[in-house]
Amino acid sequence: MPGTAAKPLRPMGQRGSANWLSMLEAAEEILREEGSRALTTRRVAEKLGVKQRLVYYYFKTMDDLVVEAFRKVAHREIERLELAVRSDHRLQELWKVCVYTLDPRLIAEFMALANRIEALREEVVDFIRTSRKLQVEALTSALARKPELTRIPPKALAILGSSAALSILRERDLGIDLGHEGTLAMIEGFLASADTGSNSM
Amino acid sequence: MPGTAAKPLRPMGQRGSANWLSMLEAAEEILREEGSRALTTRRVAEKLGVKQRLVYYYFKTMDDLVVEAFRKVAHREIERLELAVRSDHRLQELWKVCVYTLDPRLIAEFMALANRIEALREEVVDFIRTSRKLQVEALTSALARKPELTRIPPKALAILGSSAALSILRERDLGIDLGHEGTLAMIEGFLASADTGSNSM
DNA sequence: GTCTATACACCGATAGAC
DNA sequence: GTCTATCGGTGTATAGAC
Repeated sequence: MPGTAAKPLRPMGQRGSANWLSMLEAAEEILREEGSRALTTRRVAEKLGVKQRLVYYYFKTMDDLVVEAFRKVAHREIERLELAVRSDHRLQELWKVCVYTLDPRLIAEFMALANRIEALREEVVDFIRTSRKLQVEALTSALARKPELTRIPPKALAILGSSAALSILRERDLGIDLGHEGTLAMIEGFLASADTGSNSM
Repeated sequence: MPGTAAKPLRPMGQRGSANWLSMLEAAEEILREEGSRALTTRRVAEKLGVKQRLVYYYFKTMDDLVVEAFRKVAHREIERLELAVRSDHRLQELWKVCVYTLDPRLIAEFMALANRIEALREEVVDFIRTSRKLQVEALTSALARKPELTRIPPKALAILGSSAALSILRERDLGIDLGHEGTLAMIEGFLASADTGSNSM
């Protein structure tokens, strides 16, 4: 039957099934807590109490698993950002997401892996584009209401803010505190005054 | 003879010897170009045209090699920063080092490894402290001459600047450009006016 | 859908000859 | 100082039974 879709030589587990999902979760946890060197099919299986072979039933390769794990993390993050944007005090809520919920270790692992896994690189690019867009939009509308706050353009503010958040998170994780408090106070003060006079008021 | 220093059970190659150094260089190159998964004693040896066993003659463990490789990179970087500080246009030269000579891939690899190798974490902390100190000093003296430029404290400026540089480098490497030009122009304009009126003038 | 079993490459690290 | 040789362990990925 030429019209019939060709069956894959090897049947695979369903995307989105319970096992598929818990493998993503296990991968994320291993990456976060033990690093990319420990992220192996054997370790994932062990964590779930199944045999290694099963991982290959749900994912064609190890890289596929990594990419899907990132997609899940990124999706969760974008949802958080969108929730923040819909709130009153959009800028302050966006900031909270960047500086209080992200995990710098997990980010570092994915960043390093993105250098070697092309499909992951593409996902990371998508994620940065989407989150940046949300931030720029929120900043643009806030500054439209209060243009006297700064002459720095929203795009630049978004880069400055998100990169500072990442660095502070990272340094905090390393055990350093070199002017974090003052910087956080300054940024949060700016965002508070930018949020004042928003839709809700 | 109780006064004699105990010989190590296994003699080791001299720190700083030619072979020792070229192993560090090979490690850096592998890390930069192939990632931490490819950084193995075998790969280092292959790159140098020697046998794997020799790597263990110069380094007790693989982690030691990684830490020493970072120390070398960090030392080179600090030298660049110190050179920049001694120049006219200190701030602009410091900025150039951060945004035009660093390799975001290499940084990403070391950052991820620092999560798992305690000795590396300590070296990274030292590096951040030292480089931040140089930046803060340069910013402080520039703003002492031109306090009207900004009310943002030097410590915060240093965090904003170095983290923005890292993010822009990273995104550029990923193939993104979302407002980089404008941000770079703004920062470089600020640094140029801060440098004007320095010792040299 | 989950398993046993396995192929084959590579890893870090060591023993000991020359 | 550099080598050959090797140990025990782990990696990805596959074959095929149930």
